[in-house]
Amino acid sequence: MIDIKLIRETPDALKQGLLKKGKDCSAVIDRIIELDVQRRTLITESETKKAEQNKTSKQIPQIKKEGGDTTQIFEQLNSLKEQIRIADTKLREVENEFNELMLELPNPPDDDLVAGGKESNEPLRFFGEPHAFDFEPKNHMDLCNNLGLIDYTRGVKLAGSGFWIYRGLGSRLEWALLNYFLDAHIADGYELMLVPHMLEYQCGLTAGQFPKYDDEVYKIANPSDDRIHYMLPTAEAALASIHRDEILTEAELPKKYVSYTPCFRREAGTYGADERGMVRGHQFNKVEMFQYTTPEGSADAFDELVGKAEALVSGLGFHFRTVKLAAGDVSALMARTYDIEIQIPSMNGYKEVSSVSSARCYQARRGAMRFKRESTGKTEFMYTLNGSGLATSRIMPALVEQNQQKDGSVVVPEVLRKYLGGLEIISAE
RNA sequence: GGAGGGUUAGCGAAGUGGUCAUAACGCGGCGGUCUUGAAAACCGUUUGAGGGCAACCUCACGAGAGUUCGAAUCUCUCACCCUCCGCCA
Repeated sequence: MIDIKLIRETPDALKQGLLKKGKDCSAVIDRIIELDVQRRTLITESETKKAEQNKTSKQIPQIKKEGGDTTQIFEQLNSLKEQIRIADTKLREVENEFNELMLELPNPPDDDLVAGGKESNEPLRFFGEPHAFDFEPKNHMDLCNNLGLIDYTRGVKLAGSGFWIYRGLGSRLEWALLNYFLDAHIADGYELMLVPHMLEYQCGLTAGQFPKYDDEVYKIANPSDDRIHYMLPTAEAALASIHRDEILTEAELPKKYVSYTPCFRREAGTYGADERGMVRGHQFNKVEMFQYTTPEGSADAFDELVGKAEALVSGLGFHFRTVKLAAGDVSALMARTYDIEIQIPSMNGYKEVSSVSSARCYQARRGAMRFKRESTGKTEFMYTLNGSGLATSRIMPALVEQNQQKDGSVVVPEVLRKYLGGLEIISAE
């Protein structure tokens, strides 16, 4: 949610910013400004009448005590009551539309982002060298099948297309990755949070999936219960609500959280043969980093999160690049995003393994997450940032493909061996 | 699933239709007096949201709806917490 003051005072700059994301919100912004004027007029009208009502009402006990006549005063109050009812009804209508539009207005991009979509993304830096093979490499599906790491066929039997089963050593390799990630974050002072995997609507509203971008999530409705839960599409949805409706002290910031959860996504539509296997499934494992900061602390936090994600990928020995997303490729909820991308030899180009974003105060406003600034004693909105650190579903394919040898075996990255009893090579029995 | 009890400021708690919600009272926090310093004592202070240039006004007693000129207080629905019973990994 964007500060209404910003919309009121600099609507044109805001429109330009959103245009960089490829979103023309002029009509919505103009309507919001119109509703804001109506809203404030109605509030003043209603509150003036309420003040009069309160004041008049207070005279009643006194008049009764003195045995006076209250007929006239009741008439006056009845008329006031009706006027207030009419004003409040109108106000509610205006506010409903106002709030709806406010919630769907995207987060404007940071000033330094270039306009345009994916094609305008700017690689900032590269690490290591692309992997070269002196034999014909296999793709990760074949490798994982042959080595007995993943059972795609039975995964589909259990839950349909887009699901798989990690089995045996595959499960242990997956668990090793997650442990490697979590150990690094814990060493960096992040608090490990194991959160519910089903969330209530308000979490999605705060994080930003709802009301507009809800076609990606699985919803769970029960016949005996009006409430709908949804399967979290990322731990961010949970972490972004931890301090909802809270006012923290300035000294408590930054709050640094890390969480492991499966992530559930509908991924409606098809993505072609390029993204087979576990690259785009309905359920995948992800370790998510999340920070609550002061406004002035958010830039450093962003760099920290990017650095942490980079360290994890390079720790595994992968060549990768860090890409600054153009405004149009940043999600509607975020102000800036850097992606870390690796190569999966069987696929074209680079694939995202981590996405680090700053929401500025967009999520904090949606969820009323504030802190009290010591110097002024005033409450301000916190800034929120998140980043994957990391998702395994892109790392695992890259790992087996890049580390495969001519005989179909796979070398285990050094950093994972301690989680696998020292195992160095995974080979078919 | 059943039966009771509860939800009021940072915490505990009073208030059962108006003249105490700018929330009694107690604890805690902060500031001060006193003191070499501290403790004790005493004095003061201590929620958030919204509207207004301002004076100031409005709202919030778990949430929502209703009754009423007026609701913390009466009615209804829901959420959450506690106790007991049942079921259960």
